[in-house]
Amino acid sequence: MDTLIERLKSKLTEKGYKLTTQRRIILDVILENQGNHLSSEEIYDKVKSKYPEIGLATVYRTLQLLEELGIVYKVNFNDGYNRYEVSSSTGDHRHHHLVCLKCGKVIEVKLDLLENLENRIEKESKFKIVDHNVKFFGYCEECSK
Amino acid sequence: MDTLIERLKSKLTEKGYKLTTQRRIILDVILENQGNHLSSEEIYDKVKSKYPEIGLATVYRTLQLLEELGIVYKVNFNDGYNRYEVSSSTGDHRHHHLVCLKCGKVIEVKLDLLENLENRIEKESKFKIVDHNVKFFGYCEECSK
DNA sequence: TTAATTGCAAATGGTTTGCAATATT
DNA sequence: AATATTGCAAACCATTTGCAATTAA
Repeated sequence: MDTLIERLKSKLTEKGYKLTTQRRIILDVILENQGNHLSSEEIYDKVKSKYPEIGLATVYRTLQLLEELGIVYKVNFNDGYNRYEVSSSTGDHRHHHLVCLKCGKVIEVKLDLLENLENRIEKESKFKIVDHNVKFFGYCEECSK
Repeated sequence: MDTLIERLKSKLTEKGYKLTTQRRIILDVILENQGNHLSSEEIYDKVKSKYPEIGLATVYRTLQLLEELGIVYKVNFNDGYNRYEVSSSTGDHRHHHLVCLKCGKVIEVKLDLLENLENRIEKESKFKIVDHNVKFFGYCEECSK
């Protein structure tokens, strides 16, 4: 059984919210596209093919809700869209993004060398870190040729 | 003499653009507020008090131009505004942002422990890095009490 | 002189909101 | 049955654009 849907279900009832078909399908679409950083409208399009009656507003409202519940998190590539990604409960979304300045491609890198940095910042600035967002800008292999 | 205005001047003439009063004043305002990450409209308001005839569109156009010329760079705090900061020519805008999830305060940290990470990414992924953008989310000293 | 720039007002486009109808608990 | 949720259309709001008037080179 899909754990994330379970998690959605319990978080919703916990707060007196309801589990609707629309909410289920929106989460399904995000799950099926993990790592693709879909924008709100891309999610809308994909949901629409499974459930054509859905309204755009429902998608926006659901994405906000999923973020509020900690099921999903927002990724910003400065391209004018809100993008969403599953935020795994195990805290392993510690990956970084390489954004190509020429073709716009986004590559993911999973390295976790940031812990030293976090520790040092926490010590020096008395700031309690709970998440980070790291983007590197440059040129991908093809574009740097 | 202010080096940055000189830099603006030469970059403009180099590309056949003109140095107008409006452009000068907009850069002045950004310079006077270094480290404050002013949004486009905050910049507009401050410019307006020095030059009331200015139009909002001119501010937006100038900010785009300054970014294109590499004089200024965009900072995104996911709050719906474009924010701008002077990009020093010496490449020392290698600072990170600590964004407090409770009060929204943004603290700057100047540490440069990211070079190892950049080197490793460049090696492993064949991606040529030219800049980075790092944000840590958490709770500032007051809010974590 | 002449090409770039400005200010204004209107347009754009992603996101949000009000509301009556509908679905979940 | 009671309340949350939906879909639609209209509103929002930061940013962009068209254009005639103005200004720097």
